[in-house]
Amino acid sequence: MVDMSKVKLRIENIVASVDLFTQLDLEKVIEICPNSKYNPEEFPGIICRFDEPKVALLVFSSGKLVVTGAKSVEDIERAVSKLVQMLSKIGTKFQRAPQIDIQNMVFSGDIGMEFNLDAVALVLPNCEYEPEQFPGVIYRVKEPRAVILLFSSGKIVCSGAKSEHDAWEAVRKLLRELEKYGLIEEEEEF
Amino acid sequence: RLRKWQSRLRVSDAAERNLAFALSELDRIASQLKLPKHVEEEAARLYREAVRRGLIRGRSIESVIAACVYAACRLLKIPRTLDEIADIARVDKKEIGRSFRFIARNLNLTPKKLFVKPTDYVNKFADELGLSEKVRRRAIELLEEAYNRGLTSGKSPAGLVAAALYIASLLEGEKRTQREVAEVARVTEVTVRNRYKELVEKLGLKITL
DNA sequence: ATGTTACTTTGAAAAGC
DNA sequence: GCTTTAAAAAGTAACAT
Repeated sequence: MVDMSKVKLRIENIVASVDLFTQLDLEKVIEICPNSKYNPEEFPGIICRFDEPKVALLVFSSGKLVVTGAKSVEDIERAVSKLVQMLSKIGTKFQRAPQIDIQNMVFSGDIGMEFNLDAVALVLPNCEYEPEQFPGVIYRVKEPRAVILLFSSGKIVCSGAKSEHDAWEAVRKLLRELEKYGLIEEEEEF
Repeated sequence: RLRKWQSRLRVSDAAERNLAFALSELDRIASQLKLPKHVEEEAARLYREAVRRGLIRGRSIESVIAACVYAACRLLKIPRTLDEIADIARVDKKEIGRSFRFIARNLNLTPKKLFVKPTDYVNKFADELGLSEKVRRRAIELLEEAYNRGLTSGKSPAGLVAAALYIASLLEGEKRTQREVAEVARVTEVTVRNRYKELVEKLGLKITL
């Protein structure tokens, strides 16, 4: 079994798509969003930021949203409720509850051990490592679908997962591969 | 049927025109970089394969050709920085880098196949700096020492080689400035300085100059 | 010569070009 | 494909002091 006891993962960002099932008049919506930006010429949605919960929302006329920057699913739910309340005051009618879909979760973490990335890239299948362009090894996990950036410090970034469980599963698979190719032993040569 | 025939001709015409354009672009880049013939041929082979596998979709012919040139250099161990290629290709470094990573992934160009020994970069940069064999040997020793101490992972190979050559040039009395070394390695002076500081500090080098 | 800020990489959705 | 959002990792770059 892979030793995951020293592995740490911390949520950094959650991206969700939301459907309010109601058409929106963006010209009216901008009025009620304090710090918002709307330039249909460059981007079709209103860019709105909330301080509590601290998230950024992209609001579209179709009534669909994209919520980013959240640290928890609850933050997203609170942000959506907050926007729904604001829209209600403007007279928007809601036929049904908003549908929220988590699209992407980004985690930062630590495997708890340093790596010689040249050695890792040499034997780890399906990985990319171009230190001239980016300092980390890029490892794509098929199932669950996720991508892990592994740095020489042992710190990692996992993105593309749709749940915390999937992120842990992806990291577990990376560790299994690292172990399989003998990259887990403290091959740190001093 | 006639229409189908004509469209096929048109398609092959377009394909031939694109290939001709790509190969002329390759020729231009290869001659300007003074690349050996076999590197140009390898780049052409990679490009044809990329086209055959439909890897060009959504990418400019120029960025893919530049990426193939860079990949061929890496595969055949002919040291050339991405910056040098970006200088003459008319697409930016970022775009070439993306195309390079994309074709590398899809043509199974693994990190192992693409790995170019720092030694090759040492000789390339040393040639341009007019440094002796003694300095090169010293730089290579420094790089091996740094590698064994885990000081190179994740760092720019060009920056590491530049710093090693800078230090070796000082130690062997053939001083080159950080600026000169940074210029041939295509990194900034700050990068050379940072790598230099770390090597001197962690390898316990005493440079009294 | 430092210090700050900014950009590289990964992921996904939104509507429209 | 591009446009916009957010956030981390570690390295390098750009521009200021």
